Amino acid sequence: MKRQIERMERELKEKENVIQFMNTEQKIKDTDFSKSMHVAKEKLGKLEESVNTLKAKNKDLEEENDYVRNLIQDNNLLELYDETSNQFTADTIECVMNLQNNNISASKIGEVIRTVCSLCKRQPNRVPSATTVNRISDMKLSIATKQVEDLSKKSNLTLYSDETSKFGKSFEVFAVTDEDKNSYLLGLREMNCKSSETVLETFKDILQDFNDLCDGNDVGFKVLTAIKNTMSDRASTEKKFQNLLENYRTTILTKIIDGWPMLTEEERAASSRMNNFFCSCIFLVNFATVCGEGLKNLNRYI
DNA sequence: GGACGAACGAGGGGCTCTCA
DNA sequence: TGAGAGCCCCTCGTTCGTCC
Repeated sequence: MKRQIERMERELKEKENVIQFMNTEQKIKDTDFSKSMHVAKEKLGKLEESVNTLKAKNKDLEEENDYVRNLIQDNNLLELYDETSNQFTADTIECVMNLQNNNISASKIGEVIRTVCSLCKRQPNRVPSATTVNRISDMKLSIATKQVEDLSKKSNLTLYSDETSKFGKSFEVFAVTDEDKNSYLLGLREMNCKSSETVLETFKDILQDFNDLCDGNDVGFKVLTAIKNTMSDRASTEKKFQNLLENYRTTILTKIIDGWPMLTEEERAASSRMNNFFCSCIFLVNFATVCGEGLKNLNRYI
């Protein structure tokens, strides 16, 4: 009986130990769970904060989107006509002039502007009629006439000329500068060939156009007589053209200058003399090109 | 009065078609 | 292939009306 009681006490003791161990384990698990819960709550808080930030950002972007949409709708109207001054804007007039230079009919220019505007999703507030376009053309002619007349009153002009070939065609451009370094483009013309005689004929055509433009006041010839210097590249045709130009200019001088027969030989020579300058920039360009190739080859052996 | 639009006609240049 | 006719389009000029 006593042994049986001792055995039962041992078993009870063991069970108590087991229960104590399990309690300890449970406490540990409860502590870990509590920690996990705390971490999870912190993460949830951060995620909620992040969601709120994204919601705020989304709201800002939606407002910005609405603002840009309204801005685009407001800018849909293209102001070509100034309602305040009751006239077309300077940009519009320049646009009309450029379209006219491309042989767009006066009656079609308004429709062309409208069509191009629709391509850009814009709506012009007004487009010029054919009459207005023709009036702008008159303005352009008046400005050109005034500029040529002003040019004819200047002296000591320098003529710049150069020839270029594009798409199998030859073109010659003429420009002058005055003593104040102001530049004036006289013309860019296509030529049948690039001989010096053709260049001179082309220049004569431009001068005659000036004469016609200014109602026969010999403005073109006056511009010619005001040219005292020439500048061009060293092309042989340019050199010969300058000689031909000097001779032609002398014949014009006899018609333009009053009392030419009364002048002395020295005075005539002084009036006829022209200073010919040649640009050597092409030499420097060629020199740079050759040097560049030479340096490239040198690099291969270093 | 200034700026613009509509309408018209004259003249010129370019393109197409026909014919020899 | 070249010349000529016809057509179309554009430029230029003019007049008159409208709007601000």
